[in-house]
Amino acid sequence: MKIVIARCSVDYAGRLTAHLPLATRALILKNDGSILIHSDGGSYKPLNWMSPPCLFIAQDPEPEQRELGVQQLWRVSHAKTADVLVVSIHEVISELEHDLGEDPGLIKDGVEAHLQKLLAEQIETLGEGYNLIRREYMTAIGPVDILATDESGKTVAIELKRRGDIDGVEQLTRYLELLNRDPLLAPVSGVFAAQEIKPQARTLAEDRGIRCVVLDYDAMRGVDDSHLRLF
Amino acid sequence: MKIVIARCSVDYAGRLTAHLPLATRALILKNDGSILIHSDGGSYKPLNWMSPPCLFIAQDPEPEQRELGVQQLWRVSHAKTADVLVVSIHEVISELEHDLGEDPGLIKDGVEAHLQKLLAEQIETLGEGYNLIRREYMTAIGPVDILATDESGKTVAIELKRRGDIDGVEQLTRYLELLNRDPLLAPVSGVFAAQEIKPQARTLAEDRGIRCVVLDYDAMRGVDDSHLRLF
DNA sequence: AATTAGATCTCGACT
DNA sequence: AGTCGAGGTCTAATT
Repeated sequence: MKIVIARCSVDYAGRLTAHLPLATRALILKNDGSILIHSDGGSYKPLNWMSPPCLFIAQDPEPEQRELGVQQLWRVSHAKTADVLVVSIHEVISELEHDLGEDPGLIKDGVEAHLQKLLAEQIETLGEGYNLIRREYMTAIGPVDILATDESGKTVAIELKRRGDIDGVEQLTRYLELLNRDPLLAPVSGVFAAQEIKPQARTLAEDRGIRCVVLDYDAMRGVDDSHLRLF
Repeated sequence: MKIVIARCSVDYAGRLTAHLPLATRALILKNDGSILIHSDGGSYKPLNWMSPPCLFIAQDPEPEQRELGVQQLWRVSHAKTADVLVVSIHEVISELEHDLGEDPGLIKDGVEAHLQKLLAEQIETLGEGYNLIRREYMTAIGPVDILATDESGKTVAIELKRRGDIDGVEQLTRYLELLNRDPLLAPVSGVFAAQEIKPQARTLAEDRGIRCVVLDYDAMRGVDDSHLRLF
């Protein structure tokens, strides 16, 4: 990896065209030829970048560019698409290079899969008399997150999201349509469960007779104490 | 901005918990207190990060951590949520610091808005006799991208996407349902236009009587010559 | 401030 | 290799 602090301007052409006017920025060159251009703010997304696989070439600036103050010209082109990024360097302020080697990678723990596991274990959260049939109940159009029975023994399809958006309601609606064609399961009702349900999604769901349930992840995790691991 | 190449391990706790084992990485500290942890590969997304607004504190390692080789301990905590990131530095290999100042920012040109503008101008791309009513035709559930009339004068609602997915078809379906309740417009037919239409989306659309049109952005841009600006 | 839809999305899982 | 769904999504525009 090579990091260069430089006064530069940048041009990108590909899915869109974009331009960065002359300013001081951090240029991060990874050893796969990819490049990130960061400013001293914003979030983790660079101002501009080129993803691998790509080819890095340092070109000689044309005389007219040299007159405009361009000292170095970097051309980074994508290996498969026609995307190209050109960095016009007017002044290198500082640089640093070091070979980092392979990274062992991130170890993640706990997201929607965890929520699904918790809800399956604590299915009575949805109401007394609820019983789990199974998680990831497979259908022709994909797996239903959780299939259960309610207090009267009727089948319930549960769609689980961290954030309940209109998409999730549409998805559950398609599952319900399909499941209700199965005489062994029908009638199947729907529960849309999420940590947060958007008003539009709630309106659409309730309009279609789908029950909305807001889940408290922390409380559910509190019931399950297997997460008690130190920091 | 300060950039440090260091052998370190990282722990994050927030929406999820994650751990990075000891390895050499690039640590990028922005002057708003935020931090990015990059390896020498992957795309622009860091292995781990903390977004602003956040607070950076360099702590003294506990004696037991010191025995394990921790020389510096950085604690970056989010100002609003309980998210926290801890970087345990075992060895600083190299560092670099420079104040970049404000960035003038990226100038973008041409995405879906551009595509919409082009299609509105070249509405006959959809067929002879097509006429534009208006772009962003407002309804109770949101704006229809383009409303037009076909060769027989019948109203057509056009949903535009860069990539035509099932969501877009659902969205157009909702618009069509609504528009067809308006006796002044009905009957309204639908056109799903995108640079690329996913097979599932096409199947669903055609099943609902919605016409699918694949747009050639480059060709449309070719007809419009206002883009002729040099690189 | 809150919400919504798009992104040069990225990333992983599965077919 | 393509497709699909989720993201600690991020980001900009609009309410």
